[in-house]
Amino acid sequence: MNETAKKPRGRPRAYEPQVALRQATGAFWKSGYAATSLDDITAATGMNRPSLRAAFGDKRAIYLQALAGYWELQLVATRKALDGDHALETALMRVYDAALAIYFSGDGPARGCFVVGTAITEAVDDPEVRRSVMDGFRTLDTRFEARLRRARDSGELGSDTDPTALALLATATLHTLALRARAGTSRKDLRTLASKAVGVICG
Amino acid sequence: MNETAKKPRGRPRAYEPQVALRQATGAFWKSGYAATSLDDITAATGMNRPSLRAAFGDKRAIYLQALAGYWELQLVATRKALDGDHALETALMRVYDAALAIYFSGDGPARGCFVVGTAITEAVDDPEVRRSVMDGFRTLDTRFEARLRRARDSGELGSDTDPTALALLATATLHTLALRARAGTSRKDLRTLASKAVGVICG
DNA sequence: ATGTTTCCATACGCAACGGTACAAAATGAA
DNA sequence: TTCATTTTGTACCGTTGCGTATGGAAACAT
Repeated sequence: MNETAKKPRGRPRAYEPQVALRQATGAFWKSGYAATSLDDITAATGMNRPSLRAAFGDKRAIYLQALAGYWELQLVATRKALDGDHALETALMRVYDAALAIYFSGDGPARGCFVVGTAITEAVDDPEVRRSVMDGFRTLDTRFEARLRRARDSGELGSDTDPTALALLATATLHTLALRARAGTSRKDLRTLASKAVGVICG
Repeated sequence: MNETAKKPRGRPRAYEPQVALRQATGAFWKSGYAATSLDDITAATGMNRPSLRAAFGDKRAIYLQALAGYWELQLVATRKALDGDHALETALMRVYDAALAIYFSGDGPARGCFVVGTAITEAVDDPEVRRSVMDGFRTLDTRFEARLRRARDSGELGSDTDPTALALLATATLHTLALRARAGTSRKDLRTLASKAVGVICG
């Protein structure tokens, strides 16, 4: 493992940027973009305001980086869940279980999906946020569709099925999980919901 | 039509409360609860701040009334769409068309669903909002399930279908429409999405 | 040691926010 | 006309928010 050549000139920074960004993400995740103050973020990260600004920029810049990091997390989890040679039902449930693990992460009440809980609200006024959400959704659709098409080609699904249509329902299931988690539905209930949805999608 | 006995004592109010509440709803709808200031609401309604307070209470009270009014609108529209003796496919599409009419109402870019765009964010910190969202979601599930059960009993759906599972997908479709509308997907694309989903749900 | 560089930490300025006090205006009642 | 009642409209108060200026601290280089 390369120690990344530790030879900065001045005073060493007291906080790991990557860790701090994750903590800032947690602050936004709980109360949304607008209701989260920089004081909330300093409290969550332990960084003071000038350091925060130097490291990430202003509040919106911090949020955009948090959003990008969350998509990375979510999409990597989805990819991992879909990869491998699991049966279609298993693969889909792996996606939903991975999502639930994220939606119910952290202390306190479930925060659901970071995108659904924080970015969707801002999407109307902020074009960059809107684009990020749109791209992420599209990627999810594509991933699901690829997997479903593979299932159809391998005979796991009937040849009369429509991978595009089923992919939309697979994403829709993810969306409803995201919303309901934040609305207070229990993890157990959401898992049975996902399981029912998978049952229908897989025929 | 009863004119509701117009005999108030003092100076007449300059604005119709019901209209003002709808205008306030529009303000919250665009930018969310936290990012909407009372100045925004006074601008939207034409009312000044003290009148606003006298009529509806503080900012949170205004929002809660807006939320209740929106659920009323949404649930009435859903009921109307499902009522009558339309074929199942038609009935479901009527629901989604009604929803899209709401999601794409107003000027400017689509604001999606008011609940999804504004209440979901607040649901974690505000128990009353959370309860409102939960109740609304549950009502939607129940309505869909009742209609699907009716379809199964009447032979419109196969006797081996699960109305509960299909109802979850019907609600999930509504949820994905709500999210995607706010993320910028076109109304036309969303309608074909809904149509594909209906195709799968109805077998 | 001394200087240079980089980052931390306190404190400040200014604008925006939510809420309210107070006086003027508009009506019905007497 | 005069009084009582209700709403309007302006102006204000205390708080919070974001961003930044300024001085001190911790490292490396010479």
